[in-house]
Amino acid sequence: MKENITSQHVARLAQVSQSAVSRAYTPGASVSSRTRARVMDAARQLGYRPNAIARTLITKRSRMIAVVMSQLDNQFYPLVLEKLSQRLRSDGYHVLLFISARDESDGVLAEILQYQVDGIVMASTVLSSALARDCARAGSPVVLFNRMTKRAANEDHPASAVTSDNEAGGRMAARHLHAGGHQRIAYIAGLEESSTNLDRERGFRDELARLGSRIHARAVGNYSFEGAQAAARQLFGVAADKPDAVFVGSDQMALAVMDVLRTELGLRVPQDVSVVGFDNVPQADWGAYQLTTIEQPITQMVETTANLLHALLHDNAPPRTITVPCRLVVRQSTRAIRPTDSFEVITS
Amino acid sequence: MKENITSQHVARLAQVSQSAVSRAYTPGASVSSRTRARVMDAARQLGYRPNAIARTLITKRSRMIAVVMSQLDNQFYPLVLEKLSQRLRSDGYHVLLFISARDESDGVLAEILQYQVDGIVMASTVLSSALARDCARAGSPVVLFNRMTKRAANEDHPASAVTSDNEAGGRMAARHLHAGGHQRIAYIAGLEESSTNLDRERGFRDELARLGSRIHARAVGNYSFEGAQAAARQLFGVAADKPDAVFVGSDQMALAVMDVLRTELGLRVPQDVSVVGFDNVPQADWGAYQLTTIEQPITQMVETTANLLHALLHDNAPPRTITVPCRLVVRQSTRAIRPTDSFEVITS
DNA sequence: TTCTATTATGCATACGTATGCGGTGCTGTG
DNA sequence: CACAGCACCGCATACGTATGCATAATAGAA
Repeated sequence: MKENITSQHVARLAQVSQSAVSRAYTPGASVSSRTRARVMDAARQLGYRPNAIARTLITKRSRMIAVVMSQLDNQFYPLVLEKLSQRLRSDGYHVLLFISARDESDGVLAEILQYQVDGIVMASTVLSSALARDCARAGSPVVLFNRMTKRAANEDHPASAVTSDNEAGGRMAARHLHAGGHQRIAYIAGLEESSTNLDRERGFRDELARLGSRIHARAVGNYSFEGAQAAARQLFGVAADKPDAVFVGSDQMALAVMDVLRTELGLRVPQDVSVVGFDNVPQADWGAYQLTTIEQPITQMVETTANLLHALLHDNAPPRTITVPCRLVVRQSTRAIRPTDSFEVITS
Repeated sequence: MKENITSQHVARLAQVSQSAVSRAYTPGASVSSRTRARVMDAARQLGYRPNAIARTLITKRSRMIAVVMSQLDNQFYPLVLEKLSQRLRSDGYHVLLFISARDESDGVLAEILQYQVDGIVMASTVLSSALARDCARAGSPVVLFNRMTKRAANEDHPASAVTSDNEAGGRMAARHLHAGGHQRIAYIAGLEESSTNLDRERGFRDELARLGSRIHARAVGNYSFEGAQAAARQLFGVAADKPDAVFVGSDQMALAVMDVLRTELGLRVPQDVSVVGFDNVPQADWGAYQLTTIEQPITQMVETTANLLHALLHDNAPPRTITVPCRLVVRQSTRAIRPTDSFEVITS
C-alpha cells in the first residue's frame, strides 16, 4: 500500500504551507504567481493530484451527477448517456451511473444519496414522492429525462423534467398516416403507464379523431423488442381485417415489428403496411429498414437538461418542466396510398 | 440550504455516542443489538443516511469503479456497460462513467485519479505507460476490457486485461468462409492499430494461409458505420474481381456493409457475397440481416472482469491477462458454395 | 459472592482539503 | 518619513465518519 501524496507533502517540498498548496489549485485565490509556480513544480515532481473526496467533504459539492437509466438495449439511451456525459464533463461534472430495473429505482436512489451527488438525472424511471422528498431534503435537484413526474409527487416537491413534445409527436404520426390515405390504423403502445406512452397515444388518438378517423386496433409492446414482436403477431396474424398502417411507440419496437411483418408474415413494408416509429435512432436510417419516425432531438434535450441542472445548482432556480419539439422524418416505411393533402414533410 | 443530517444528530437523539452510530452501520462491529435498534430508529426518524464521501476519506475505499468507454454507438458497449454496472452493484460497487474520445484518455484518467476510485475498467481505449504508472502509484488496479496492453507499458507496470480470444475468432471466420468454398475472401479492418483488430486479422490471415488461401482484398473501416460503408464501396464498387466473401471486424461495420451491398450495389447476401461479422450484437439476429458472426460472450467477459477486480482489490492478487473463448454463430449471411468439408458449426 | 473473561461503549484522533482571520511585508501617496 | 492600503501567507479549524484504546458493563466460572 503506497502512502498517498497529499498537499502536505507538496507543501513541505515547496517550502510553503498547506494552505498555499490549496490556494494554488483554486482559481482566483490569493496567491502570488511565484508560489503558485513553486507549488505546481513540487506537485509535478511528486505526482500529486488533489483529492476530490476530501474537497467534497468540505465544500459540500462533489461535482458528480447521478444518472439513472433502466434500459440500455434501446439505442436511444446509450446515445443520451454519451452526449450527457460529455456535456456534463465540459461543465466540470462527472457521471455516477446507475442502471436499475424499472421497479427498483427506490433502492437505487437510497444509494445515490449517500454519495452526495450534486444532482440527479433520471431517465425512463419514475420517482416516488417519498424519494422526491428525500432528494429535496438532501439538496440534490432531480431532473426527469423523458419522463414527466406524477401529479402526486408534483404537489409535494415538484421535480424538474425535460421531455420532447410527445403529444405533438403522436399528432404528427396521425396526420402523416391519415394523409397517406390509410384506413385501418393501428397503435402499438410502449409501457402503458409511462408518461411518454400516455402522451404519444393521446396525441395520436385525438388527432385521428379530429381527422374523422380512429385507432383501428391496438396492442402493447412494453418498449421491448420481444414485446413488439408479440404485438405484431397479435395485430397482423389474423386472416382478415389487418391494419394497413401502424404507429409504434418506439423505433426499437418498430424495427421488431417490421421484421415480423416481412419475415414471418410475408407482408411488405410499405406496400402492405406502413410503419411509423418514435425516436429516430440510428438504426431507423439503416438500409434494410428506412423507417419513417418521429425524431426526439437528443442533442437539444441533453443541452436543455444540462442548462436546467446548471440553473438549479448554481442559481438555485425553481424546478421547471421543459418540453422540446419533435420532428417528423419521412423515409421509406410509409407510403401515400392516395394523393396526399398538402402537409409538411421533412425529408431526412 | 438544509443542514445535513450527520451521525452526530442521530447519536444525540438516540442518546448514544457518535461511535455507536458508526458501529451500528458497520456489519460485524461490536454493538449490542439494543443500541443498534435505537440508532436505526433514530436514523429513520431523522432520515439519516451515512455520508459515503466522509467514509471514503477515512477508509480509503470509495467503492467506486471508474469505467472508461469511447464508443457507445457500437451496441456491444452499452450492453457491456449495463451488465458490468449491475454486476458491480451486486458487489457493492458503483460506476463512475467516463466517455472519452479515443485519443484523450490521458486527460480523462487524470480526472479519474482525483476521485479515489477503487479500480478502473477501460474499454476500447489504450493506456499510456505514464498513466499506468500513475494508477499503480495511486493504488488503483486497472483492467483493460477487450484491449490488450502494449508491451512497453506491460514491462513497467503490467495492467490486467480481459479479452475474448480474438485470434481464435479470426481463425473461425477463416475456416467457415473457406469451408464454404469462397475463393476471393476480403477483410475489412477495424482500427488498424487496436489489439482487437490486430489479433482478429492475424488469426484470419494465418488460418487462411494454413488452408492454402489468402486475403484477396482489404480495406479499413475504423470500427465506424460510415468507415465501413466507405470500405464496402471501395472493395465492391469495382466492376470485376469482386470478393465473394468478406470478414468484417465488427458487427456494426458488417451491418453497414450489408446495407451498402444490397441497397447501393445491388448485390445479394449471401448469394453474391457472404458476410461474417464479430461481436454478435442483438442487431445481428434481426430479421433483415441474420448475420453470421463470431460471438464475444459478454456475460462471461463481464463476470471475469468483476472477479478479476475483486481479486486485485481484496486479495491484492498480481495483474493477470485473461482470455475468454469466442463462438461461431451461423446465420443466413453466409452460404456454402460447394459441399462443405466437415467442420464444427454451432447454430444459434 | 468474587474474580476473570468478554462484550459494549465513549473518548479522542485521523483522513486531506478549504477557508476565515490575523499578521507580515511591500507599495504608493501625502 | 509616516501612514494607509493591499497582496500574500500561515495558523487553526471544520467537514462527517471510522477506529484504537481505555474503561464500563455484563456474563460466566469457581
